[in-house]
Amino acid sequence: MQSSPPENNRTRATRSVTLDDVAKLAGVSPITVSRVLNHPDKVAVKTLEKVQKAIALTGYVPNMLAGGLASKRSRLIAAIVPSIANSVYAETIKFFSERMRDAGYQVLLGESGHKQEQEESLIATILRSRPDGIFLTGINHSPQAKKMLFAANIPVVETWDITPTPLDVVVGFSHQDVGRAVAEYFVDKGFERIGILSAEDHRAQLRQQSFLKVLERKGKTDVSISTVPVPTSFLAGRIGMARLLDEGFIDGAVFSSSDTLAQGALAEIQSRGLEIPRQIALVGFGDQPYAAHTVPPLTTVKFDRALIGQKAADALISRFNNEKFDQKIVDVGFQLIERQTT
Amino acid sequence: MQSSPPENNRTRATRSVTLDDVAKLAGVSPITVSRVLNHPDKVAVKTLEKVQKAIALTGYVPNMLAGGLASKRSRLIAAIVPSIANSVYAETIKFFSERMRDAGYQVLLGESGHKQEQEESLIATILRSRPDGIFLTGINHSPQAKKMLFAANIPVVETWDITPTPLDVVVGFSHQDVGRAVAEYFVDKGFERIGILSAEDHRAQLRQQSFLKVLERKGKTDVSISTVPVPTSFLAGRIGMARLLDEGFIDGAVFSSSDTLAQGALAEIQSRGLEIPRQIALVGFGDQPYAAHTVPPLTTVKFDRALIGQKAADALISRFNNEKFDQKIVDVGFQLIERQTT
DNA sequence: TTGAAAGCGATACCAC
DNA sequence: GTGGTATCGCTTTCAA
Repeated sequence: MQSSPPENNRTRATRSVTLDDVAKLAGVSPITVSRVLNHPDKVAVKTLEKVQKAIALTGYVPNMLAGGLASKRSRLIAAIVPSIANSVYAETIKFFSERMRDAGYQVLLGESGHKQEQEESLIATILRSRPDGIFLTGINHSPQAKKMLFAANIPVVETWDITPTPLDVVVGFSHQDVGRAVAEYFVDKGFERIGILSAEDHRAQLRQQSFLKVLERKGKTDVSISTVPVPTSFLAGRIGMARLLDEGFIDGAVFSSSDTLAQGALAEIQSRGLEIPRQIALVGFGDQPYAAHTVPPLTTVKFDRALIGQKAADALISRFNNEKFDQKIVDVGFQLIERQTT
Repeated sequence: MQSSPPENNRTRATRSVTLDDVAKLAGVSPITVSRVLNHPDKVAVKTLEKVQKAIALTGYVPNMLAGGLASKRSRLIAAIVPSIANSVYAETIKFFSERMRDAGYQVLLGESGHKQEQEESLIATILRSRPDGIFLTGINHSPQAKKMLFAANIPVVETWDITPTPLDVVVGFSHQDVGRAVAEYFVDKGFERIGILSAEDHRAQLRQQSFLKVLERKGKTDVSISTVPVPTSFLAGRIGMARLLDEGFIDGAVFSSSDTLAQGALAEIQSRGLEIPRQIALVGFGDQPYAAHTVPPLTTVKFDRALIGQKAADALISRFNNEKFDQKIVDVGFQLIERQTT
């Protein structure tokens, strides 16, 4: 940007060292240095060593902006989640970016705040960086967002839900099925009173709807519902559960929309001296066990959030490698796990 | 969901539209379009409108790679955290990136896994994207990492800790002070038995050391310590607390190294029918309240994680704007909050 | 196996 | 206020 002092003691070069500098020092052409970096197998071993020495000597750091501009491959991946502070999404991103990083890609993160319009403007912004692919949460996007994604002409992977008509690839599972499964489980177990502790989250609402529909069909219509705002927290779980309990819900089964909420609910129930699961049964949603050997067990809907991240990464990577990837719909499934009572 | 129909005539451009295309359509030079985008105030209103119409018409998306290469400002910010799945770091990043985004920057995220060597290689990789600034967690970095950061010649903000000798700017608070404060609080309260529930986290260890040092000075040497591995979880808190309880720690005060662990510990204590805080007192670390109105209160070390993210962003932004930013050390402090007993 | 030349898509600098 | 020209640092294509 500016080269003020005479410099040239080599240290503190104002202008950072470029591929040309390395080439000069190694006595080869720039393109050869580029090959050493990107296709080392296409370079003679002697040349390779010479160049690598020069790279080490100069402390050369490749400029991906220049590389990306020339090659039209930025090696950047965009990832958009509703909330980074939500551990469920955070962990998915963790596994996703680990795998992408191993494949040579860096992750550009964006937060949509569960809002479609915010997602849209985020997509507009993030596409300026010319990502090679994009990771989206959910399957609901604004028409304008879809248009931009289509125009960008890059692989898109939608996650956390499932649809027969993905934009490109989708990795997730059916939230309707989850709601149904839990409802049937409750009915099977013969619980009299049934409650819901749920976040104002789109997918949580999906589960809740199908949950209620099944119960209704079975003739159970008086379900106590306690809704808490996003982002969820341990405290929100306590408060939400307290609301149910205060309303006279002193025995029965509660379907919680997340592990975090269930953990808070657990604390609230215990603090009142109620027994789990004898008096209050709790079904969580996530893949965290909450109970150590010494405590009452809980039933939970388990899914593998690591798998979602990894499969999503795999889908993108295989496209970048031009491998035939014909599986456009990846259902990672879920399990209803009944923790055994000690 | 699907926009299969032919749509406009213009869609599906193989080559994406460039600044030149917009310029041609608007009948101006490319540089004028660039000005419309970056310095709209330096363009005549009539020209502005003409160009903006052309931009809308073409669906032009600026190429930041090209822009960054030419201007040497990538508008990318690198952020490295030990663990994205840890809600404490995730929330800091949330606030950090929100503010950076508002200022026109996008965040490139990396995870060091609490390992210095991993941080080093991450820095090496991420610097290839030529970020305009970098957000680091902690103040301990390998010599090689420091060298690279110095060579990159960009603003660096270290966070979550404090030091008189930051690489550039540091935003955080003293973990030694936290350990001391809690130890003194315990002594003041006259607790007989004292325990620690701590993660294998660098900063948690810092707090623990000074905590122990103070207690030792006061003559308290038999402190029960339960250490759990990272990443921490609700379950880890339960298990770690169970270990303490099983060892006969049935009354006294426990200093937990995080809110998450404390939440798990709380559940474990309650599940055994022990009373909080009468029998077991618990001090957490974080800024989450765990207790609703209906439950026993806890004492906690509170700090503002939002503030850390925001101040870090402010530090970087003010440097980009060449504002004089002489405060190299930003201590956001902490508070020991005693939740009142109902 | 290696290299020369021609961009990639934008911005900086300096005229007009 | 607006435009020409020269890069920015790298990769692509095609020769040698």
